[in-house]
Amino acid sequence: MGRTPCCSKVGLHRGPWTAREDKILINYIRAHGEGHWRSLPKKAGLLRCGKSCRLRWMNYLRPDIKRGNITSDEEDLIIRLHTLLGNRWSLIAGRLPGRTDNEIKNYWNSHLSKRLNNKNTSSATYNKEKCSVTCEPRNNTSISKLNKMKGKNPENANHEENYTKTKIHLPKAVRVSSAVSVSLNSKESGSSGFDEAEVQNLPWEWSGLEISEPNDDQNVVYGYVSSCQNDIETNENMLDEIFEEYEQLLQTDTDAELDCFIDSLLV
DNA sequence: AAAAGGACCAACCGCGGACAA
DNA sequence: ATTGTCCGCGGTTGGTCCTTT
Repeated sequence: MGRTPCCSKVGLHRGPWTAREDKILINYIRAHGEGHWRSLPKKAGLLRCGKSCRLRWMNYLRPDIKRGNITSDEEDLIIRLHTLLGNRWSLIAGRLPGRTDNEIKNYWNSHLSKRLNNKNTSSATYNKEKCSVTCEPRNNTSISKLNKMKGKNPENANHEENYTKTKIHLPKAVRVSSAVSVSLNSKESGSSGFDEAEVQNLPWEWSGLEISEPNDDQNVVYGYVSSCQNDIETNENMLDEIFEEYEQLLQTDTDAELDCFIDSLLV
């Protein structure tokens, strides 16, 4: 049985989202909430596929998304969860507050997978002091159970336990063309520039702001996101808790506890 | 300074699960 | 039980930016 396309491709916009489209989507979801993606574009007046709207919201416009570089703690957690879960990006993202599955997947593909592959030909090893427990899954039963439950094969489970330390880069410019660019749009606000008060209310802490040249309906704001102000301490505590929980599980001898942990991820 | 190649990441695509009719 | 639809996921693509030569 073939599947019909999620929507007609005729007459729909594709490619990068403009600030205007972002604004429409944000306003609509604020008013009506998430969901009903198929009908959303028509109701909101967007010439976009429903899936595209969902993706844009989930990966970029959601207010709880954490911006900025992946921290070393988050990286450790990604590696450990990937060891446990394989390419179950949404599950991994569920354990990383404010991070999206797409972001984690991209980070893995562009940073971690290469590093882990290079490890085999490199003498550099993972910092054992930080990673005090083995990264290799003790127990294939749990992984098999997980993959069985998710209807997937376990071939993606990564058993690497060593990796080379990456060089540290300064925060790089992050393109923010969503709510930020909307609120900073001088054309629409009627002011000569952006409203700094609005910037201060954003969930991100800026170390620099730069607005690109106005371009019809796409003003793009570049800035350096040094940290996420909202719930930053809460998130760190959550990461610590997850670390502790995971390490305890790996140190126990009972498969049942690890199974429970996996079960909790599937909820 | 310019070209080439690499890295990054937002967005697209197709598939499968869940659910309703 | 079958069919159609919606939603979410993971793999992949392609444009942009960065680095190297």
